[in-house]
Amino acid sequence: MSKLKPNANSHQKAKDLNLEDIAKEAGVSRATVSRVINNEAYVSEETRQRVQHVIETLGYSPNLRGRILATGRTNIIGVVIPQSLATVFDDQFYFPTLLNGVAQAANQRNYAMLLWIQESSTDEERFYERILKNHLMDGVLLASTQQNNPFIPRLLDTGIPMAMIEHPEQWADRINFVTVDNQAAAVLATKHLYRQGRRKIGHITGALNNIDGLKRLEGYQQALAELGIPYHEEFVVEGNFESKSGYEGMQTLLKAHVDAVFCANDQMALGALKALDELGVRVPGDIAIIGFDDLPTSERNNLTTIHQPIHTKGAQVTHLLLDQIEGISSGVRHVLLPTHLVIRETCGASITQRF
Amino acid sequence: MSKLKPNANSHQKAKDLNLEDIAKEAGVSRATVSRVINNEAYVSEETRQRVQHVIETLGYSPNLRGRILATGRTNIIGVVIPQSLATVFDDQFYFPTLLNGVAQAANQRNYAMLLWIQESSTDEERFYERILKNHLMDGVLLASTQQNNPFIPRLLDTGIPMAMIEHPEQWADRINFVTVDNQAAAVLATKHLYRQGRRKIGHITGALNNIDGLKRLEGYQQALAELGIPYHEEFVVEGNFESKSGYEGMQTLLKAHVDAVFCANDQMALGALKALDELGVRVPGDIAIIGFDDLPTSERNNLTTIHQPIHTKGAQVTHLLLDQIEGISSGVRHVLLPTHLVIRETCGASITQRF
DNA sequence: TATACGTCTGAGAGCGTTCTCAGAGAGCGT
DNA sequence: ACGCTCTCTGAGAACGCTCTCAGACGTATA
Repeated sequence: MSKLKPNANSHQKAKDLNLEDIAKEAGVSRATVSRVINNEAYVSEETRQRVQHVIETLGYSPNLRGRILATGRTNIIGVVIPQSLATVFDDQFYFPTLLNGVAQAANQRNYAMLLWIQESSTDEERFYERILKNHLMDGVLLASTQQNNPFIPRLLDTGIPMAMIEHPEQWADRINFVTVDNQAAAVLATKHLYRQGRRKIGHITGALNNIDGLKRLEGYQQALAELGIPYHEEFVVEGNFESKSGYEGMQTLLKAHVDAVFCANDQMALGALKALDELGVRVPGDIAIIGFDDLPTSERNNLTTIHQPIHTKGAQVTHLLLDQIEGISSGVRHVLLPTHLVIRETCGASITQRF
Repeated sequence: MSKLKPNANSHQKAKDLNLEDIAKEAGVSRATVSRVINNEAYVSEETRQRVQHVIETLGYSPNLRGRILATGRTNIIGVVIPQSLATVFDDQFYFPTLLNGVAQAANQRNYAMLLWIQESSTDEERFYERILKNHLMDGVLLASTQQNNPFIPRLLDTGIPMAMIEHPEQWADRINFVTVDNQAAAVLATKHLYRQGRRKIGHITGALNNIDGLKRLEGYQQALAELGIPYHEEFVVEGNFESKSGYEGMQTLLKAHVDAVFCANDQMALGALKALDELGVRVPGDIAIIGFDDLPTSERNNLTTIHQPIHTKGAQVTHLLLDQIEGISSGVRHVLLPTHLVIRETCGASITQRF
C-alpha cells in the first residue's frame, strides 16, 4: 500500500477516505471507482476486481453528502404527522404499526425515513421552510384525516412527490393514496349485526370532520337502506374516536333502546363496553357491539371488529411514493385495501358462524 | 429586476434559485449573501438590508444539500429502534410518546429526526453501512433495553455522538443517557403496598434480560429487605412485559396466596387484573395491584401505578445528544428522571391517603 | 486498407454551499 | 505623511461525489 490511512489510530476524527484515495490506490481515475461502486457497465472485469479489492481492504464507503449534492437525490422520504393526529388520537396502536410498515418498505428499497411530528403550529412552518423548500427529501408521505388540511395544497404546489395514507378528499385526483374501503367495511359490520337478528342497530360515529368517520357513517346508512330498515336519528350519536365519547355515546343510545351498536372504532367500542359493564347490561345478550380497527386490546376484550391491514397500508403507500419518485409509475394511483370482519364474542354470533 | 426567475410558471421543475442568483440580483458576491443568511458579523447594515430584500422578494431559501456538503453537518439525528423493541413490546404507548418528546426537542433546536426501525436483522447492517458510515446523521439516539446489545460498541467505535434512552449497562461511563430511577420507583411501589397493610407482596417481573426489568426486581427485593420481610421465591414470577405474561403470572401467584402484587409494568398489571376479574377475586379487597408506566389505559382501569415522564425523557435525551454534537457539553452526562406514585383504586389506599 | 462500432478509461465540469485569505477603504494616533 | 487597526467585501478553493465528453483501443465489416 503506497498510502497510509490517515489518523488510523485516532479515535476522534479519522479523516474519511474518499473516491480520490481509492482511485490513487487502485491506479485508476475517480470516475472508474465511481462506476464500480454504482455497478455501471463498461468497466473491465479486471479493473472492477482490483478496485473492489481496494475498497474492501481500506474499508471505504461513499460519502452520502457528496452523492446527495451531485445527484440531487437524498434517498430520504419524509413522513409527516400533523399535530391533530399526534395529540388528539388516543389510539396508540395505529401509528407505530403504520410506521413499521413504512419503515419496512423504505428499508427494502434503500430509503431512510425522516419523521416529522408537528407538535406545535410553528413546526409546520419550520418543516416547510427548512426541509421541504430545500429538497432534503425526495418525497413526502402525509398522514392526514383532517378535512381541508391546508397543508395539502401547499405541498402540492411545491411539486414534490407525495402520497397520502388516508383519502385526500378534493385533491384525490392529484395525489397517490392508500386507504381502506371504510364504507364497504361499515356496510359489512352493520349487516353482520342484522344477520344476528338485531333490528335496532345504533351507531357511534367517529369525528365527522374526518373522512374515515364520514365514510363509516355513510356505510352504516347504506346498509340500513339496503336492508330496508328506516333510519332513526336517535340511533346515531356523534363521537370523536376517543374512548370517552364511546362511553358517553353508549349511555345516550341506551335511552333509545338499541339492541346493537356499530362503533366507528375500537377505542369507542371499548368505552361503550365499559359503560355497559358498569350498568350491568349484558353483551351480547342485551346489546351487541362491533368495532373497527382490530387493536391488540380488542382481542383481549373479545370485541368483534373490522380488521384493517395497517402495516400493509404503510408499506403500500411507501411503494406508491417511491414508484413516483423513481419514475416507475406514471399518473396518480389509488389503492383501496380490503378489510375483513373478525368475529369474536361481542356481536353474538354463534360458534358455527365464526368458522 | 434584471433577472427573471426561470420557469416561474412551470409547475414541474422550476429551477431553484441559488446563492449566485441572489448575489447577482443584489449586486454583491456569493460570500456576502452567505454572510447575510448566516447572520455573520462584518456586513454593513445597508448591504444586509438590500440582500435581505432580494432574498425575500425572490423567495429564496438556501439549499440544504449544498450546505451539508460544505459544513459536514446535516442537522439530522437518527433515532434507532432495535428489532426487539419494535416487535416484542405490545406496549404501544411508550414509543409514540417518546418520539413526540424527541421531536419536540429536535424541532426546537432545528434538527430533523431520522427514524430507523429495525424490522429485520439485515436492517441493522444496512443502517450501519448506508447511514452511519457515511455521516448522514450528526448523532444517534439509541433506544435499547436489551442486555449486551452488540450494536452499542459498534456505534461507539464509529465515534459518532450518541445518547441512549435507557441505561447502557457496561458502557455507561462512555455514553450519555437518560433514564428513570427504576429501582427507587420499585422500592416506592412495594413499600406503598406494605403501608396498605399487605404483607404477602408478590412481584411479576419484566423481561430479565432487560435492565429496567432487572432494576425493578432489585427494587422490590431492596424494599422487602428494608421492611424486614423475608424474600419468598414463590412470590416472584418471571414475566416479559407483555400482558399475557401478567395474566399467567397472576394465576401462578394466586396459588402462593399473595395479598398484593407489584407488576413490573402496566401491561402485565392489566393482564393480572383480567385474570383476577375472571376468577372473581376482588381488587383491592382480596389482592392489591400496582403497576409501572402509567399508560392512558391504566387511568381508565383505575390502576395504581408508577408514573414515568416518557415525553420528558425523549426531550431530555435529545438535548443531551445535541449538546454533545454542538460541543456545548464536555464529558458524559447522565440524567435520572424522577417518578411518582399515582394512587388510584387497585392498591386499596383510602381516599385520604390519595390526597 | 479504410471505416464503423463497441468497450473501456480519464479529464474535468458541475452540484450549492461555506470558509479562508487578501485587499480596499475608513478612521485614528503619532 | 505614515502605520495601524477595524470594517467590509470579493475571489476562489474546498467539500466528495456524478456525469458528460472525448479519446484510446480492439474487433468486426465493407
